Amino acid sequence: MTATLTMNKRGTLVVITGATGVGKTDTSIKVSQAIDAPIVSCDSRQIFKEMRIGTAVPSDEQLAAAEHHFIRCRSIFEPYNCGQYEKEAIELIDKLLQRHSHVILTGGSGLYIDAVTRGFDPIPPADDNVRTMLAAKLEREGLASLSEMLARLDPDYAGLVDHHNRQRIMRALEVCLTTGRPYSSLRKGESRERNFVPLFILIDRPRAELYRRIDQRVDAMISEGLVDEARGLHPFSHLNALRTVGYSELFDHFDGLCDLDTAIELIKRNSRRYAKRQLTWFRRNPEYKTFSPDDTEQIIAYITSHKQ
RNA sequence: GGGGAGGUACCAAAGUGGCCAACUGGGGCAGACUGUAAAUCUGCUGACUUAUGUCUUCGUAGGUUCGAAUCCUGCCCUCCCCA
Repeated sequence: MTATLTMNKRGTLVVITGATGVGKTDTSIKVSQAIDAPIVSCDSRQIFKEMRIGTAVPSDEQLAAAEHHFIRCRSIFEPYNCGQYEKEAIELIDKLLQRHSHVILTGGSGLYIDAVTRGFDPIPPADDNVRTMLAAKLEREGLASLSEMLARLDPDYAGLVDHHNRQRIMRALEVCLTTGRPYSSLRKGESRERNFVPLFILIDRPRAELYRRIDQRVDAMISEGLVDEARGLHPFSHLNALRTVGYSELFDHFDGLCDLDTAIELIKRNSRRYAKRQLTWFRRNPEYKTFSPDDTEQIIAYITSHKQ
C-alpha cells in the first residue's frame, strides 16, 4: 500500500529546518546547487516585503545563488496565515516538481512546515466579526467567561485546552461560532495526500553556540539599520505581521517603555526563547535526521541516497 | 587605622526565631500548540528520588535555643565615608 503510494509521488520535498540563526540559509543554498533543487521558503516573516533586516532575509547574493520562492512577496498590509501558505506552497511545489526531482522547503516556521507536509483539516478561517465580538467579550468579561462559553459549545476541546491560553480559546470559539459546530469535531488531525515524499532534515548545533550566534546576529542587525527599519514600521505596529521578535521590542522602545539597550537585550533574549520553542516543535517529529550545518556533504549524500 | 553598609541558590533580590529548600524577577531546562505560530500558553530549576520521603544549603567557625538564613561571638571578604 505505502509502496504503491510512494511510486505515484512526483518527487521529493527536502525539508531543511532548524532554529533561528543556526545557518539554514547557507546550507540550503549549497544543497540547492548540489542537487539542482529550487528553494521554497517556509518562513512566516521573511515572506513580507516590508521586513528585511529583522527577519534575516537572505542577502541579494544568496538569493541569486539559488532559485528562491516566497521571500518578501507579500505585504504586511494584507492578512496572511498558514492556511493560505499551505495552499500556495502546495501549488508551487507541484509546479516545481514538474521540472525538478527535488524541491527544498527551508525555514523555521514549524507550523508552516506541517501545513505543507501534512496539511490542515479543512476548518474555515475565523470570521472577522466573530473575532471582534469575542475580543470585546474578553475585554469586558475576562478570559474565564470565554472559557465557560467554550465549555458549553465544545466540552471536548474545553477539556484539552490550556485555559490560560486566550489565543487557543479564542480560535476554538471562533470556529464554533462561525461554523455552528464544535471545533473538536472538525479537528481530525488527518494527513493530506501529497504529491511528494518529504525528507526531514534538521540543522542543529550545540546550544551555547546557537545562542552565541543569535546574540551576534542581533548586534549585526542593529548595525545594519534595524532600528530605522523598525521606526518606519512603527505606525503599523498593530499589524499581526509585526508582532515579531526584533520589532515588538523596538516598538516598545519607541513608545518610551524601555531604552534602546534594553530593547536590544530583549531582542536577544526573545530570539533565544524562540529558538528553543522551535526545537521543541521539531523534536516532536521523529522523522527528522539531524546534521551539523557544516555537514553539507553528508546532507547531500543523505538526500541522494533517498532517491526513489 | 576609625565609622557605616553588606555577604542568601547560576545572577539579581525578598526573607530577619518555627508556616523556608527559602517570595519574586532574570537566566537556564523541559513541554503544549492545525489558520495570530518570530504568536500564544504551561511546568521545572540544591541533591537523591515514586514520594505528603531522606539528605546537604543562606560568607566561615563556634555558641544560644526544643527549633536559626533569621539572635550572640570570633574570623574572612565586598562596598562607602573619614584618616
